[in-house]
Amino acid sequence: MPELPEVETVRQTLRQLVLNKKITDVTVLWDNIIKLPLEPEAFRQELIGQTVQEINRKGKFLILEFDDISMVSHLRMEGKYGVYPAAEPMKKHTHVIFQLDDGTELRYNDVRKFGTMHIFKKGKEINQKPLSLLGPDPFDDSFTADYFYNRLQKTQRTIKAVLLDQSIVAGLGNIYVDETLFRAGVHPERKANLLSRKQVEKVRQAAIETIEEAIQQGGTTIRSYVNSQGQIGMFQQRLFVYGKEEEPCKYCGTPIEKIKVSNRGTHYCRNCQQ
DNA sequence: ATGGTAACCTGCGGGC
DNA sequence: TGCCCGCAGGTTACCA
Repeated sequence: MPELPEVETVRQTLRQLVLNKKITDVTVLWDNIIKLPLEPEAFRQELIGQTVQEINRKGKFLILEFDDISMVSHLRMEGKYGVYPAAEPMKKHTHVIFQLDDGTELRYNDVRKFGTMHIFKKGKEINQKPLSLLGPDPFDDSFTADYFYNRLQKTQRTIKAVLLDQSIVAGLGNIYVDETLFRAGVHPERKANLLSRKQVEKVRQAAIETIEEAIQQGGTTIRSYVNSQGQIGMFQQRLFVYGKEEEPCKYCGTPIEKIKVSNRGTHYCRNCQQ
């Protein structure tokens, strides 16, 4: 489900709900979500007694910072966090429960069970997988025109494949890649190394602008995304191509087309994007 | 180096 | 109504 803007919105809402609360117990109902430590019981023991100090984000990962440890959490397609009174009945797809010291519970819900959680000693998470594999976020100072152009020069993959590659720029997924390329006027199947310096800069600016605008709108809700307070996003009102196949392009009226690129459903305007 | 495919899972909508 | 297929906001492993 979530790409950078949705994860950022979750971060902001979740922060209000759990900051300074202490974990008194943890229940893991689906073991495969826990990646580190390998044993769910060890994961539980690491967390008991820890207080939430801060919640950060890098790319599509949430980073829950405790006293001595950090928990790195990826929501993949359908993961959601919510805070509920302990007495509230469990939903169907709740897989990890963090009991808090004020009588509430932080619950992780994930229909497809794709999400992941890793625990590291505090401060070590940034140098280890999975965070160590990430490139800069789009609005980071290090995502410069030179950096991006040089990375694109090194590959013959399509620009869509490159924008989906989290090691080059972190946080864009299928929706924001399609929207970015529309705004930049670049065809998703163009080879990255054949784009002009000017086009690369247009793509970079479009990525930054799209992601920042989407954060401001609280993310995009297509099917199921809600933040940690159960609210939907508003950016779907500003989509130009994603999910718009056969609808007229908002700029030129040409029907939006849907093709496969990099094995992902890809939406674009054949007139506006060359 | 890159592309295709399957895998990890569940649910939904369309076609028959 | 029921069944089968393809599809879904992600990522990784493996095989051409």
